[in-house]
Amino acid sequence: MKTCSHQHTHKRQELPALTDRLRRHARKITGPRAAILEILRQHPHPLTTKEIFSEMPRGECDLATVYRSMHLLEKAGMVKRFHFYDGAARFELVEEGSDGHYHHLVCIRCSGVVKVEECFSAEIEKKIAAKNGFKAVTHKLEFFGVCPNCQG
Amino acid sequence: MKTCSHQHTHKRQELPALTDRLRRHARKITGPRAAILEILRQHPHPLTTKEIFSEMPRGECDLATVYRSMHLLEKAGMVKRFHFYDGAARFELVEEGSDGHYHHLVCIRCSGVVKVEECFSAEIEKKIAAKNGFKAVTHKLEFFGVCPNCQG
DNA sequence: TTTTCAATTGCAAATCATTTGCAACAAAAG
DNA sequence: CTTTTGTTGCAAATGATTTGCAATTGAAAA
Ligand SMILES: [Mn+2]
Ligand SMILES: [Mn+2]
Ligand SMILES: [Zn+2]
Ligand SMILES: [Zn+2]
Repeated sequence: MKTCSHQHTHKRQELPALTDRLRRHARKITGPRAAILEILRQHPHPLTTKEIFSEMPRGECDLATVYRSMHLLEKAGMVKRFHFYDGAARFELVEEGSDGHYHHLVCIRCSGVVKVEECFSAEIEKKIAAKNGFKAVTHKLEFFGVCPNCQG
Repeated sequence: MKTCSHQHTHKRQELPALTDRLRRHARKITGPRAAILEILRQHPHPLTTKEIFSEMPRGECDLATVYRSMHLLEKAGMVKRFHFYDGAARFELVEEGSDGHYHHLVCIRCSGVVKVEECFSAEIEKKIAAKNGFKAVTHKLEFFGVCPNCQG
C-alpha cells in the first residue's frame, strides 16, 4: 500500500502559512525547517524522522537537524508525534487551530494508515480522571488490523 | 509514588501455576524464567526489562536473557507489553484465560500507574473496522495525566 | 540414573532510534 | 554592514533491544 488511500478531510496548508506559524513560535526560518514543512505538507501521513530525512532534497541537512526540528515543531504545536508498532516516532502536520486530536487505524501487514476522526466521549475520560484524582488527563488511542488489500 | 497504590481486582497467581502455563507453551523451565515470573508475580505493575533485571536475586542471569524471556512470555500470552511516554517497554502478567485487555492511567510526573478496567472503544472499534474494511482490529489505549501526589 | 540433544544462556559485539557537545555558520534585528 | 543569538553539521555518546556463538543444561529417551 504505497499509495495514499485515506481520505483527507483537512485542507492542505500552503508553505507560507506554515512558515508564518513557525515564525510566531520559534525564531528563524531556515532551509532545513522549510524543507521539513514542505515534505510534511506533501505527505499527509505519519512519517518517521528517517523518512523525512530521505525525502530531503539531495541529502540536504543532517539527520540530527531533523530530530531537533521535530522537537521544535512539536513544541510549537505544529506537528503531532505518534508511536505505532515499531520503535520509530512518526509525525504529521497539525492544522492551524486544531487540537490535533485524532487517531489512526494501522495495517499490521503493509503499514497502511487511515486517519480515524471518531473518539469515545470525553465524559469517560473525565470520569476516569475524577475517580483517580488525576488532573490534565489525555489519552493515546490507536487501532491495528489488516487492511482490505492485505486480507486472504 | 513508589508504593503500590492501585486496586488489584485480580488474584495473584501462584508460581507453580505460572510455570505450568509456561511449560505448556515453551519447553524448559529455567532459573531465569522462574525468577522473572516470580518477580512479575510480586509486582502487579508494568515493569521495564531493566527493572525486572535489577529485581533479580544478586545479578543472576544476563540482561539479554531477560529480553529473550519477555519475548517468549509474550508469545505464550503470559505477559502483555505496554509502551508509555518513554522508550522502554513495560510488562505485566496476564491472568490465565484473560484476554489481557485493559488500559492504564499513567502519571507523567512520577510514572505511577493505575489500571483502568473499563473499555469504551469496543463499539467504536467495530464501526471503524467495518467502515474501512479492516479485519482483526484491536486497539491500544492509554491515559496520561498528573496524579494526586504530583499536583500543585 | 545416565545418556543425549535441542533449547537456553552468558558475553560481547552489533543495531536502531535518538540525543548531545562544540565549533563554524547564518537568520533577523539594529 | 555589524552584531547578536539561534542553528547546523559532524562525530561521538546514549539507551533500548537484538544477535552470533560457543558453552551449558533441562528434560525426554534409553
Ligand atoms: Mn480520542
Ligand atoms: Mn479497550
Ligand atoms: Zn495492509
Ligand atoms: Zn504522580
